[in-house]
Amino acid sequence: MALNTGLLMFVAHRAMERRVLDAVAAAGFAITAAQARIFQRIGPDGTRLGELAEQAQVTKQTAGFLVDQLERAGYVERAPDPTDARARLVRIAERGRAAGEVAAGVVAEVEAEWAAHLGARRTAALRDALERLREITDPWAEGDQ
Amino acid sequence: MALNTGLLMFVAHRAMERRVLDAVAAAGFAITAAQARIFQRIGPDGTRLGELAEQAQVTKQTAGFLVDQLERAGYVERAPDPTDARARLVRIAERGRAAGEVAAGVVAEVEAEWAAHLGARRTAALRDALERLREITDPWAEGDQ
DNA sequence: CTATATCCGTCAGAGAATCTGACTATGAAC
DNA sequence: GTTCATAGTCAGATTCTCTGACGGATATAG
Repeated sequence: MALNTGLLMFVAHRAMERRVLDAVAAAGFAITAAQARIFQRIGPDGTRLGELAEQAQVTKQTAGFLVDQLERAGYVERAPDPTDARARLVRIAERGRAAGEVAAGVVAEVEAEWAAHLGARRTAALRDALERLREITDPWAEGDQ
Repeated sequence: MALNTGLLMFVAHRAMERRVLDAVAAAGFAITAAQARIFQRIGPDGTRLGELAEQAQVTKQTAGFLVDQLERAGYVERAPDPTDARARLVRIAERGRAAGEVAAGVVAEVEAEWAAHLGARRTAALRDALERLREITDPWAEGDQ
């Protein structure tokens, strides 16, 4: 029973996630996988809670719960949305930025390892296919830039 | 901030998972995502709890907890491992087989949709890259056949 | 301008999933 | 036949996630 394509992606995704989380934790930033899944979707100018929920594929309540934790830990802050008084923007705070930089470094490192194993051509093909796949699998595939 | 490769995989994986779970539920098989992640790793001749845990990337305790539920729901059964009295094999039971067939059908359907969107060449390249990636991301990438 | 519908986020409560640590029993290595 | 490793379980706590109900803000229709 060869693994289906979705499962193959799960395996690689988990490997990346674990590497990043371990490194971030080692750098002194305690953060859980669930928190990270929300955190990494926050845009440079802040993102609404509902959008974070949608992208991370959890309910607004769950997203709110996780943002509460991230806020208490100093990784993010909430600010009113100037364009809509109902909404609030979740923004990355100073400590969050520091953690994000560590994470980005590890992501680059892991991607480099993957590229080394696959070779340039296959790596490019993988990214190309994944990005195109996103067009039909990510209801939110637009300008989150 | 273009999405990193791991995140792109997460998105597609989630899309597949949701499709399959919804269809399986519609067919009358109530099963959660966590249960499914364990279930789909069970080999044709049964698999040890520890191996399931390792592949699904959870602790033995968590795997045991989920297998308990699957067993109570009639999807799997536990049998002693003839080769080691300490171990027990988790095997797919009749009801599990039925659910698995429904799932396999949806997986095929989703993969076909993906192939239609990507085209044959890119689809093959995706699978090829993912399978090679598994060599370095799946500590268990061997003969689970 | 008001009524109605809709959207944003939160509160409350429950259930599911996950972990760490400690334990039993079996197997393997000298 | 001790000693160390392995397979699984028990107990307890924490984290994650959901459904349902709600209050406040916006949009739309008249």
